[in-house]
Amino acid sequence: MNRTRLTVSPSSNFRFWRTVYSHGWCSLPPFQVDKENRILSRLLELKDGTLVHCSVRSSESRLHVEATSARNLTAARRGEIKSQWMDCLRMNEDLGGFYAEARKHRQYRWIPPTGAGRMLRSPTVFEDLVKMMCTTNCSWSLTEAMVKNLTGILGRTFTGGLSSFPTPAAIAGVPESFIRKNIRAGYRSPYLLELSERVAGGKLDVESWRRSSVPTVELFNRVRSVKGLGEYAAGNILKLLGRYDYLGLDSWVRGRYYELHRKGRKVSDGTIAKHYAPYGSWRGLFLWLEMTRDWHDPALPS
DNA sequence: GCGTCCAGGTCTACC
DNA sequence: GGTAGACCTGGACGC
Repeated sequence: MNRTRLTVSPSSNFRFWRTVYSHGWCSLPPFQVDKENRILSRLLELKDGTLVHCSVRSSESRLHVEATSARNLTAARRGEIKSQWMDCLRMNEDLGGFYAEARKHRQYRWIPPTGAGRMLRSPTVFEDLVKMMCTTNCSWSLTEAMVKNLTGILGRTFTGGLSSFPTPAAIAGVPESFIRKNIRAGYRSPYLLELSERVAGGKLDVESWRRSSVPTVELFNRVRSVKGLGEYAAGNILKLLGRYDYLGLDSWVRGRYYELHRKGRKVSDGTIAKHYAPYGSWRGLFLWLEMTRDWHDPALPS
């Protein structure tokens, strides 16, 4: 095994642990989280197929990546490892405009000092799409089971029983019945298969969506064109693409909103939409941070 | 252990 | 454009 240690210097308002715990992604394989020692780890697959296990932690305003691979970690590979982590942790995303907007509203002035706002994402858009599909219409424990099965059964294996997230070709290479029976994806199986086949066959370039400059509504429609990704899923995928115009409401978020704003009384989605409309293109992020405010205790170091 | 009910988004057919 | 029903799984519950 070849080991190396890489150091990344993020921007001043970057908060490692708040990004790791921004939503549930850190607990879905191949991500693994060590809460006690504040370490995020996962298996990365580089463009040339090299598998690299990484453990990331933060100290003295820097990120330290411990990388292990069966192949030699050349300068090019080390560069790609850094680049993938910067992308996952949204380190190049400028939230200055968001924090400026937050300071204008008394109820959101708590946000800028916490450094909250960056949402952890996967190395690839494809992985985010598959995982988001696995969050629809089921409990979180079932989402975890489906993603664990996908990774463990269709991913590439590494030492220590670790597996990578499966490629589009790996999922496209098995029949729908296999996904139903072994991944336990149920009626989502044909949707997972169709997405994987389109991406693997080059008919759908989802990776370009992170760099796309098309209007958000058009990007939303492109995500919605994937069968199995409806209003909720597409809205939340957009957040992982750096667009925050959609709310991405699910039953948990609705419940939190009812508690926080209506003393538990139900209201329509339209009412929720009206509430956040004044916050313009940042409304989806304001909504999410407001619903998860108790996840971000300002007293904690980040 | 078994059967029943329910929660959880999306799609499709129908009005 | 709005709505009802089907899709599938796991968990809770009663027996």
